[in-house]
Amino acid sequence: MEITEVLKALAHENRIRILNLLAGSELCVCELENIMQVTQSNASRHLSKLKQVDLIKGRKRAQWIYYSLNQDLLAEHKFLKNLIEEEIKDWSVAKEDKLRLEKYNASSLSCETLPDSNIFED
Amino acid sequence: MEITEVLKALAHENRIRILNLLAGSELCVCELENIMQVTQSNASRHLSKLKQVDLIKGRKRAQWIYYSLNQDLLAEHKFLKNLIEEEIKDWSVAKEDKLRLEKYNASSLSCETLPDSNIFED
DNA sequence: TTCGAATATTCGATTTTACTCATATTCAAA
DNA sequence: TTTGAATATGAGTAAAATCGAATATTCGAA
Repeated sequence: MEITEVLKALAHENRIRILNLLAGSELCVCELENIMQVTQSNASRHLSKLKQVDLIKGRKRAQWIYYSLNQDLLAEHKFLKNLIEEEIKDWSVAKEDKLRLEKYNASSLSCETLPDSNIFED
Repeated sequence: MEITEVLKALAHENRIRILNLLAGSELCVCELENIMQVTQSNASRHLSKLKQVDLIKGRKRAQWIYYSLNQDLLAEHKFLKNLIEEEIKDWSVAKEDKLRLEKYNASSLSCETLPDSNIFED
């Protein structure tokens, strides 16, 4: 792990938002896209940056790719674990994302049934 | 503290090098400039970014400004403390800087007597 | 096999960040 | 109160990061 490369990967709001969301459970691109309310290309791009430095990993399942935190890296580098599990969650943007994630989880939707349109009113 | 602003401030090699050097002791700009072997303007600019987000503070003393880590911020945010005190030090660039800092400390030079030229042979 | 859905990637445009050089500021000492 | 040293900052340019739209790829299901 090249420390400055990892720190650069952390230096973007959307990537921090992704790490925050993945801290709870694995999610596929279309779910992140909907919850974060960004374009598909935007979500995919930022995921790719996080994957480049091994912060996350992807598991292919049918046509979906489920992303999750790379717990091995977090275990090796406590500052990452602490940042993701303790620091980010107090951030207002992260809280809003978590709220939308909860709404999504409470709904009957899954990544198989997500519509193209925004599933949130706001 | 806006988390993404701090993370952006951390996303540059020279700024991480500065934090590493300041982890041991306070240093003035001309000392950092010499040890890191960068231009005066470069050192000053990166210091300014770190100061903007409160990672460091400056203490004016005659015509020198001594910079040091803002320990209050590190105490509030453990990931910062851990990053600076535990993670960075294993990084090769940081080790080389620390070696030059030791050489400088072992020398009879101080920021009052530093020459303009590079004080290191390499 | 073809079709459609999910994801990744290319492209060109735009924005942000970093760098150097030169100049401004600040302060102590002469 | 002028001079010189330390530091900060402005202007212009170069480099890097980001973006959306369009296209490519991949894979399951029809």
